[in-house]
Amino acid sequence: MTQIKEIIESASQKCHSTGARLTVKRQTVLKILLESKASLSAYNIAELYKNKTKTSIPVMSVYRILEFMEEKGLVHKLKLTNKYIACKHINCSHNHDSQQFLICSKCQAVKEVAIKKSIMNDLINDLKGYGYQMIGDNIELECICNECLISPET
Amino acid sequence: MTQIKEIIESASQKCHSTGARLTVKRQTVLKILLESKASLSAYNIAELYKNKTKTSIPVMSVYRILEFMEEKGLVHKLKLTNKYIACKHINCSHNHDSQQFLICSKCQAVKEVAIKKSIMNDLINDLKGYGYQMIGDNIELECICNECLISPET
DNA sequence: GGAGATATGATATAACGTAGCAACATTGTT
DNA sequence: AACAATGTTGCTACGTTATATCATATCTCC
Repeated sequence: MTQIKEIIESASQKCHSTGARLTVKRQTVLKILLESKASLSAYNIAELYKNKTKTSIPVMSVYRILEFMEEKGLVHKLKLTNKYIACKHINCSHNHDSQQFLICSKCQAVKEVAIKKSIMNDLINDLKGYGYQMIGDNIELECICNECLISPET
Repeated sequence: MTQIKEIIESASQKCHSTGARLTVKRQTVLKILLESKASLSAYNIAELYKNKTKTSIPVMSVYRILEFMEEKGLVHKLKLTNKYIACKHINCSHNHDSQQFLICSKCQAVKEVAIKKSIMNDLINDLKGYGYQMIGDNIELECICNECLISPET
């Protein structure tokens, strides 16, 4: 998949358009996230970075890079697991405000989806009765993916 | 509200019925959670415990006590915020498997609710198309409560 | 090539959480 | 009352996740 290159390029342009830079280190971190099936912690990323580039990166730098990329909409932080994923829509042009995340508790794979608008509306309406309003439409759901459901591996 | 006493009594009985004990320390931790409007971290609890009893408790003991009480269905752990709340149904007799949690991002207050069965079913069905299945019916939602919505305080 | 802004490194520290073993308390039995 | 068995708590060490701050390096633009 040379598709990753295209995504990086797209991400780079997105940054430039707001006066920011997608430096080599940032690109490398993004690449690591794009290549990973599972969501990764900052510490995971620092280790993979070392394996990949044979140079080490302080975890603090990884945090800063992740923070930067989250601001630019390139990555998502999953609060349920304290892990990060690359946004699946970096090279799409349309808006993706309303995203939900299906997180496999077993393999940490994450599916970024858009739950049916009608269901979301029903949900939001239901919550109104309780005196609470959702912030954004972002929901993280603890799931198991079909692969893990089938395979008996550890 | 002497209602807390009744809840503690109810919790104590629940433990006894399974051969476990709700010791004084466990009762104190439960009481702290019952008296708090906001959800609390284990470290929060350890500090409140010290204030309340003038004796300190190791955080590790708090973790163990919370783990014990979670097993007994007396408290819930919120994965979104790494905080704990007392279950709102300790002195109810009926089953409360399907609970959702509305968490105020500002004041950490938590509302434990049961989202309409029909909405949950719609949601579960929608997810099937993505190759992911929800684990349990427990959802944690990032919200803002009406109080915080109105008040301009920090 | 130098000023100013941006990015990264280094260090310290805090918050969150688990594991393992030792010490103490409670219960039930004799 | 003594004892063993079990359950509970304390203590120590360690690992993970995360933030803050100050110093250094790099880039951009004039």
